[in-house]
Amino acid sequence: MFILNPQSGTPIYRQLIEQVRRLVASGQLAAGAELPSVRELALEHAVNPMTISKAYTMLEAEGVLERQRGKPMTVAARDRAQAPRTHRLEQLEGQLDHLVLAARQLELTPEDLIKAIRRKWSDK
Amino acid sequence: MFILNPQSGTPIYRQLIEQVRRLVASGQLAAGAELPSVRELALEHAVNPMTISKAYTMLEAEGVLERQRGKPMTVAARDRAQAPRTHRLEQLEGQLDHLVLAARQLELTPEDLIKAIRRKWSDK
Amino acid sequence: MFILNPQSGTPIYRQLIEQVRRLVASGQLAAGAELPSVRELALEHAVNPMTISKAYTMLEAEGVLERQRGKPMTVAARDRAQAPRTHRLEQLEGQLDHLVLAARQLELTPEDLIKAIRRKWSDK
Amino acid sequence: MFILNPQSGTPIYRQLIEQVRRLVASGQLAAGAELPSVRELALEHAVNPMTISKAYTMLEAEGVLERQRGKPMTVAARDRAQAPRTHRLEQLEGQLDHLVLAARQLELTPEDLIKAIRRKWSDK
DNA sequence: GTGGTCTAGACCACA
DNA sequence: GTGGTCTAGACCACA
Repeated sequence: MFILNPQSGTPIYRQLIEQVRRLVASGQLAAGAELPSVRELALEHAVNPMTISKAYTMLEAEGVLERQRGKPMTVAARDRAQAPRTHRLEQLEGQLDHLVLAARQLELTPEDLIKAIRRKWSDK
Repeated sequence: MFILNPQSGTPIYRQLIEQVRRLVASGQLAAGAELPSVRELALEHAVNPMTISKAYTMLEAEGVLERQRGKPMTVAARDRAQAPRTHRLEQLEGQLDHLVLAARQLELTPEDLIKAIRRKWSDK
Repeated sequence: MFILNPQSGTPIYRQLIEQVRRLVASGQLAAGAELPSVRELALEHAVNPMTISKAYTMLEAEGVLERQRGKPMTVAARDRAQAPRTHRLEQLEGQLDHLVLAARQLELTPEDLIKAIRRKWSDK
Repeated sequence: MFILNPQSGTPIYRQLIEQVRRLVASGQLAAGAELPSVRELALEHAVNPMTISKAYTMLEAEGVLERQRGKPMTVAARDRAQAPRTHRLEQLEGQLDHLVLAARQLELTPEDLIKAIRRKWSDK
């Protein structure tokens, strides 16, 4: 369900947060949907439970998830439907800015980027 | 010459390393070219000299820069010309992987990304 | 575990780097072995933590050590076993070249060196 | 006459000092012998004259060389003959200590070192 | 508990 | 003028 990579530069809890946010924004995790338990996820990805727990807690504080005693965490009701396309794109702003800066400094063209993106998209 | 943002999540010295690497790979910093002195850069960006120094030291260890005592650091000879396009693109692999994963999870299309990239490219 | 001498011409962090490299090459520090924490080493040798940290960081960049956040640094997996004798000897090339040059200029004989080495070896 | 390597870790002026000291100790540079001029050496090794000059000045302070106005520097009279073997060996103490420590940490044997030395000796 | 980043500032080595 | 090393100390991020 989630792709967590402890080697990657970005902290594990942050990877998890981002992914939940995105799946919720896209509606793949609909309002009310249940998330895997802390323990489950921790085991599956061989990660410290505290790391998962931290991500869940922050997502709760953010209003993305809801916690009900004794039950699994669920996607909060307020995020009921798929967010509009432009709003979803905004989540990539930072990444895109960084990418374009890097590509320019490498003297690549927009077409280089576009080809690379198409390739990667069809690959997976 | 360099764009350093202390606010951005990534450490300053790492931003500098990345940018030097890219300018060298693209040939904008040619072999033998002198880099600004540690103090100069530190002043210009209101950053501690050690932060700049750390970046330079790591770039030397990596073989991108060369140190001659008492003189400014220079671009190492082995990186003489512009690296081939594919090699330059490789430096963006990680970023591109991450971007595509994020876009998929947001249920965006490749076209959404491409439009965004073209827009950002012409903006700056 | 390590012998650090602040008086010796060579910088402390460099002494540490060399020793770790050698203990790893010889297998005395096996793959996965944990290194003492930065603070521990710093205290033990009455040195600033940043000095130790610098060495660890460079050893990580070099691929000798691995960092897992929140945990002690470990010997990287790729250096799993004792390096072959010839490869270990290569680490002394520079020193040996220098020694032989010096001895020749002093008009000493190889036998002078050999006697001195045997003596020092049994001494310690 | 001298072997100066700007890439080597050790500073150039120090390399020069060591070599002069050794050639004097061995008698290859006898009392009264003239040294090449600063300018000459600097040109020959493509080195800053100040670097050579610094070495000469320190050797003078040390009493190894003598400076006479308008004439080339000469080997001081007090070092008239070849120093006794043990005294010459002492100049290698530091190097030998370091070598033996390194070899031990690499789990090499004295025989490994000795073979390597014999090989290097006959090579050049 | 682990290590990382950064600052301010001293002092050194080299050319 | 160049860069290198080290300290003392603050604050952060992660597990």
